[in-house]
Amino acid sequence: MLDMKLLREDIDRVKKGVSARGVEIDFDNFVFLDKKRRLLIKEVEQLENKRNTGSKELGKLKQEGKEDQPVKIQLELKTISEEIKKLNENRTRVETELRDFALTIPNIPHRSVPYGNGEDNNVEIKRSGEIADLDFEPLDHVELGKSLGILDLDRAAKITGARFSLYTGAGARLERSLINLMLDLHTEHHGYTETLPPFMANRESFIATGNLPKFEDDLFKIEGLEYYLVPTAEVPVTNIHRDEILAEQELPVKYAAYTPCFRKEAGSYGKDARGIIRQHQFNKVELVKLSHPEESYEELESLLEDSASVLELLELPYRIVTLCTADLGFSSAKTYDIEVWVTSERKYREISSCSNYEDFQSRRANIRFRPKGGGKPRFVHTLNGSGLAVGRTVVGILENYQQSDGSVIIPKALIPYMGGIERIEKSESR
RNA sequence: GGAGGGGUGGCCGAGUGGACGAAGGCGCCGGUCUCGAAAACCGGUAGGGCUCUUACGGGCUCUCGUGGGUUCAAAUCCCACCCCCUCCGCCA
Repeated sequence: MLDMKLLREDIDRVKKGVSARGVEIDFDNFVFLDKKRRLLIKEVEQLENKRNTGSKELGKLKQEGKEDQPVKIQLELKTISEEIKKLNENRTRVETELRDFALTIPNIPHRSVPYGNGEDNNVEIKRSGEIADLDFEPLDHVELGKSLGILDLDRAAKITGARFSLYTGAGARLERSLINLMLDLHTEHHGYTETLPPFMANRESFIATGNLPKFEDDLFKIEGLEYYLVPTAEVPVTNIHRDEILAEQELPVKYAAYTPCFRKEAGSYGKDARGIIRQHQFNKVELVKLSHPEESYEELESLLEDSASVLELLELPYRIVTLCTADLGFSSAKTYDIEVWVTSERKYREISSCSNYEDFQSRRANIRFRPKGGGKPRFVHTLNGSGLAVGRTVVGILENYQQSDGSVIIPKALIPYMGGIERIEKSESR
């Protein structure tokens, strides 16, 4: 959520930021309601003041035992109280409406974000790793997974449905090894605290991160409860410190968390229908930071490095792009995507998204810190990035490390996690 | 699922109708003392909203889990909901 003060005092900046995203929002009603709100507050508080002082005097009179005057005053005060109640109902209505509106306004892009009206305007800032020069026709991860007997999408569809996956044998081991490697890397070398949060979260938590109220259609909701399956660990982990005031010395707070992620992928029918690129359930290791506002953009750069280091370690070719204004997520002020090379498609595909939300989420979540010398609490900046999406990492490994005989070599760094397995070879399919 | 207890400031904890935004302690900040620090002592220290002010800061108002109700007046009484704890039952 944006700062109400900003909306009031510099609405042009908000309008500019929103339109850079290619979003149309009508602010006229907001301006009107905001004025109305302040008028109502003034009115209510004047009456409250009258009631409070009167009430105090009345209390004194009663204690002094003067019973005759009080009755009249009492009646007067009662009338005031009733009026206050009526006005307050109005005020609540207006304030709710204002908040509901404010919750649907996206974040303002950071000034360093390139302007653009679509994916094509994203700016590549780095390319890394060697793309293998194959002297054979590469298979895609589905064919590889099937022939190696490690990925069974047909049976997953039987068990649950489309867009679910079933790993077996070395495939399941691969997925688990990657999770372990990522968590170890980030906790032991990058200073993140490992967390294992709930895989469902309540409505408030989702509002705090900006997933609700706007994106309900993307979430799996638990029937009969106001709980939703998490679409990313960002939701539960960012909410760890909701409604808390941290000490400045604690910043930055850094968490790494593994969770499965559940997404309806509404509106993406037919998109990436093949393979495990786009699933209703996938595993992800997520990095979350709560940062000092003045340091959040440095923190974003180091987050990006932490994230990319997984691909470095696995020796997978990747590139980094800065998302343009139109491609930015709702809550984000700036986002870098890391994309891994997918051999069969001959293109890079998103495997991590690293964002600075500034105080957009922390204002919703009410996460603050107290400045060192004392003084008013300030909102932290929140950041997060995948470190990495595990299923897509498997795609990257299978496709980039495939050999002409159909086997797949395991990246060196991963071998210890694979119990010494150096290569996945064809086996009898069941 | 059954029975009981409880949710108060950054934290712990007292407070059963008016002078309570709230004792006391811890923590934090400032000061005295010290070469310096610790200890001791003295003082300060909740958050939100509206508003005034160039600023320093001030005024009003709301907030004691959340939402309603009673009352001139609610942390305190009543109702509903949420959450936590203890015991019993069931269970990975």
